[in-house]
Amino acid sequence: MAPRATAKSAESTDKVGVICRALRRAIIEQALEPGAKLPEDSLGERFGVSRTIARHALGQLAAEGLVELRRNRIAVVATPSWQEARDAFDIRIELERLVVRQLAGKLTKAQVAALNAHVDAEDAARGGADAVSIRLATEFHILLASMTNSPILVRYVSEVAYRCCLTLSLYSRPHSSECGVTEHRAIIAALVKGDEPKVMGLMHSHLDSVATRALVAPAPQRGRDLLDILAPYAEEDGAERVVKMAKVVRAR
Amino acid sequence: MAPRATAKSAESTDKVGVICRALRRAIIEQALEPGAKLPEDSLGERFGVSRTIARHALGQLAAEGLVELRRNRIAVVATPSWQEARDAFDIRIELERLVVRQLAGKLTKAQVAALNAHVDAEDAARGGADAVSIRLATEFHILLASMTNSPILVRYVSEVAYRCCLTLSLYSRPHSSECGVTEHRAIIAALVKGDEPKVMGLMHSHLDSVATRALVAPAPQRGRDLLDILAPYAEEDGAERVVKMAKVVRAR
DNA sequence: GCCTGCCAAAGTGCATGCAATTGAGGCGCT
DNA sequence: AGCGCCTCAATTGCATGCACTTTGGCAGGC
Repeated sequence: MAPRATAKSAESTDKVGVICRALRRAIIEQALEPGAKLPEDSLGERFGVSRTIARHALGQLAAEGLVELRRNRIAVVATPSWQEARDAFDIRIELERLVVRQLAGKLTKAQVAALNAHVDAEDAARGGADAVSIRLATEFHILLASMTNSPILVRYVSEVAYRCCLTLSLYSRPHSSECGVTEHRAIIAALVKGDEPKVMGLMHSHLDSVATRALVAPAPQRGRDLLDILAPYAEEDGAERVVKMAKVVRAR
Repeated sequence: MAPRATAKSAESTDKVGVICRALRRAIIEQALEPGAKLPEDSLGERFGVSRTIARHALGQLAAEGLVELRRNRIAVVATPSWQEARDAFDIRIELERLVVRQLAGKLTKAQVAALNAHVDAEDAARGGADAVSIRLATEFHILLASMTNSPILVRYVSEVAYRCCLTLSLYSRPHSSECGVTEHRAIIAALVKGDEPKVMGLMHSHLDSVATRALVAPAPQRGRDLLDILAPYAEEDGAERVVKMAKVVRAR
């Protein structure tokens, strides 16, 4: 089912897609912090491809706003300003309200099950690594968006969610990002009940609280070596897509 | 003066950016219809660059949803399904409501002047080529978005506006796309007055009417030779860019 | 006459090579 | 010691080359 016939724009080119996904995950899990350098050769070497491909991947990620490309300079993970972060959250709120509006009362049993399974995974991950919690929380929203069957909406929600996630690295204090498993469950419940205004309100306040909890203070961190960081992301592991990830918790 | 401070993500790489802009314009003016083939060599030859660059540009445009990239196949201008078109308009409505909400009552005199000037241009173009009218109408919305000074919002509105423009080629009949100069003027007026609810309503109904006027019937057209079509777009011509227009502005 | 299978031409996927630019460290001058 | 210049390694920008895939046309068989 749901054969995502929609060829994921450029991404299907495989090698490029692999690198994009890996980097996205590394960024979302805050293994790559904002400002981290991404030299083309290192990337190529790490993923076993030529600079051409690494370069292309960086181009894609730059188009998504996850990395910054300055001419003749090494690419770096994007460092959104505080204002940009705020803007991103504003846009995200509108988009996700659109998502739940389209979804309210229209979820199939299978979809509800998938959502619950995902939240269960989030719950299970609470003891484990912070990075995993954050990733799962973000992926919950993407999973939700993917249920609208609107590729464009999925793309935009994903992008903006990643960007928001990126800002968490910058402006949020370590453990303040408990993206409320409870709130996710409440949203699912309201969606099932089909109470459109309520679910829109819930989503709004959920994201708003995440935003305000997150956007408090700068928390500078420097670090480490790119190659080491990327090691665990180098091979395209089993966790195919968001939907599947729900079941693999992979705490560490 | 050259250094366009806004490092437009990947686009600033010049050569790639030139091709992207040219193709976007060709698409928006319906010189390149949905489904038109875009072979890397022809593109490279036409713009005087190697396939590598043309390829990279196609990647960027694919990320924006303007072209479709199938593995080992010639890239083509995207052909959104009717449903995708509808989705795009829905998203666009939400985003542009956000724009005017942020802008209501906050426009500077210079900004208002710029908007009026643009609408005047739209008016003047009504006698001329259809393509120009369509482009100007779209650029009005982008100009508006650029006044929010939120790069992310600008990017998304631009993208989705281009996509909507693309669907007009497919599903709209020849002259049904008079994007209402009158409506644009009304929006400006309401923005100046600062009547937030009203301007949001205006924008909503404006876009909604464009959408319903547009999404009626398929209008197949086939066509011509790529190289001929692209000829007038090959050189980065005088008609500056939307982004430049925004420069007059500055709020927040 | 129409369908089928094969082959050349066209086009993409990717790596490599070379020129140009950057930035960092060393050296001399004050 | 501090400051500026200069040189060189690191890195990007881009083109070209080769292998592989698709395409479309042609020939031969049904």
